[in-house]
Amino acid sequence: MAKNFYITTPIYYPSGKPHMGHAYSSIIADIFARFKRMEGYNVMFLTGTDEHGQKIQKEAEKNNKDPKLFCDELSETFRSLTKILKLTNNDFIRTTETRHNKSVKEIWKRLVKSGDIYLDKYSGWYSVSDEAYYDDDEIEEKEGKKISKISGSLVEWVEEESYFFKLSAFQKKLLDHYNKNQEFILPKSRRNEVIKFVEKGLKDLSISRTSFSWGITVPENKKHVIYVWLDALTNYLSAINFPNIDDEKYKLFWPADIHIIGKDILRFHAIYWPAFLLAANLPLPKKVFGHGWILSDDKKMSKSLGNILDPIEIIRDYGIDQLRYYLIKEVSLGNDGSISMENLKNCINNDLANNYGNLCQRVFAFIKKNCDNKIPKKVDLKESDILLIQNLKNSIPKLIGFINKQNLNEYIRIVVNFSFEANKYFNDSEPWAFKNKDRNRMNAILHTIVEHIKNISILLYPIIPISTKKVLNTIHISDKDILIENIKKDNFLNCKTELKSLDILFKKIENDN
RNA sequence: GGCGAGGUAGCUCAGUUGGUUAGAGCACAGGACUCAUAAGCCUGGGGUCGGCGGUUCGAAUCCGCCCCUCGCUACCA
Repeated sequence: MAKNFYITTPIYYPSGKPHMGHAYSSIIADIFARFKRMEGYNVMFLTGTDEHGQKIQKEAEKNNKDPKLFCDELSETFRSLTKILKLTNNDFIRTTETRHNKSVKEIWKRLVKSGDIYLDKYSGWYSVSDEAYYDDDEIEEKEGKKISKISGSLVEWVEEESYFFKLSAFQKKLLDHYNKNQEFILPKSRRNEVIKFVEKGLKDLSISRTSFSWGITVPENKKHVIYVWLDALTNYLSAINFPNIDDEKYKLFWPADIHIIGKDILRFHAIYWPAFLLAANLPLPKKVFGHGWILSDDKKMSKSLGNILDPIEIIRDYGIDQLRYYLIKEVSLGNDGSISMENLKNCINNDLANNYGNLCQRVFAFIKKNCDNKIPKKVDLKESDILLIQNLKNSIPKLIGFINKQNLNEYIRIVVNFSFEANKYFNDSEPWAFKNKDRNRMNAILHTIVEHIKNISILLYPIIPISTKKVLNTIHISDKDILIENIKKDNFLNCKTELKSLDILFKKIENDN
């Protein structure tokens, strides 16, 4: 069986600066990517920016800039976000790159060849100020003028020549696919939404625009640019060297194992994307996971409420591992979750500082004082010592299962529980009581607890990579040895070399109200 | 309006095919200890499981009605 794994984030539309939603999608994907590598998979983890479309073109014009140069700047802020979030993406794709342009044009040609594209007219009530089309029943007449019921703005009847994709022809094929692949759309509630939506029937999709030019042009008609979503979604293929399907990367990684997305773009990934691929006669990705939104104190973040939480500020104030941990521990993946300073503080202090951080500190300090700063050799383990280690080892298949089902909450709950247990074990075993009367017993306890810390740290590594690396480096485990495999190995600890010093891992957050 | 999900301790949630005193974490209160970031450990209080009615020896769990909350309801991305 090939041990390859392809995971993606959405490519982000850089019309504004990066926000918590971008950070959240990226962090989730990074955790899976890191875990899979730790499991021994050859992982391709992709992120990037989606740069075409009317909005960007207008923004660029407003700023008096060439759209490409404008995008270069915007894209860079997203590229720097990957560094701030400590993402381990293997590539960063931009839809303005040549490799992507080639790939989109090939997809277009395939859709033309399969007969799923036709030229027609798109017409409807259009509001210039809203940049949106409205249906007949969304329009009312007031003082002889047609306006939108929703926004109240003026609408005019417009007709625009457009290429259409025969989405309506894919209803049955899509439903069949959802049915045969129960896990194609997750979580289940999202899957139901999509199925209900598709069951109601699908309209053909307008997939070209003539009202602006910032995009990839339709190969056979220079007046048209390709609809941004057909353009954007194709990035997942461009990055692995499509259209060269004999390319090594393409062969290893397509179909993608999972697209991580926010619930707001579910339809594009769960309906349009598979339909495009079916039409292009390409295999479909295995899974689309739509996560929820991060709210601020239970409210949607907005400028008017003044409750916007900037991930970059939070990271600056509290740290990247702290944010990563919080988002995974406190937010139920798939549901909306809220971030509050109170919960963030509790989470950092309890789980990270007092629990895992202090555990490492108390153990390493004890070893420094009483064991010449070296991990004692494994000798004369008692039942309770063996049990502690064995319980964790036994849980590994279950933990891998949780990751494969995107159940990060259950995963982290179990791993953190090992850390609670470790503190209890250390308390109950009282190594300090054996300092003068039974060195052997003391050494057995210390060896066991360090072994346990090693294992917990490996399991926590995908979530809090920076801190766990520090801990593992303290006990001379190098980055390349951070593997699930090394939890199973006995006698993996280096008992000959003095431990490196470890600074406080997580500073506690003081009350400042 | 239509379709869907859900209402369990102050907060976030677990509760398998109905079966003994309804669970966890956080928050709160008390206790013994000291290796450690005044950390960790132990103990405890607190719930008419949205409301009413029904099926049953027995319902948070099944059925009916009602109340409330949230999501989706097609071309900005």
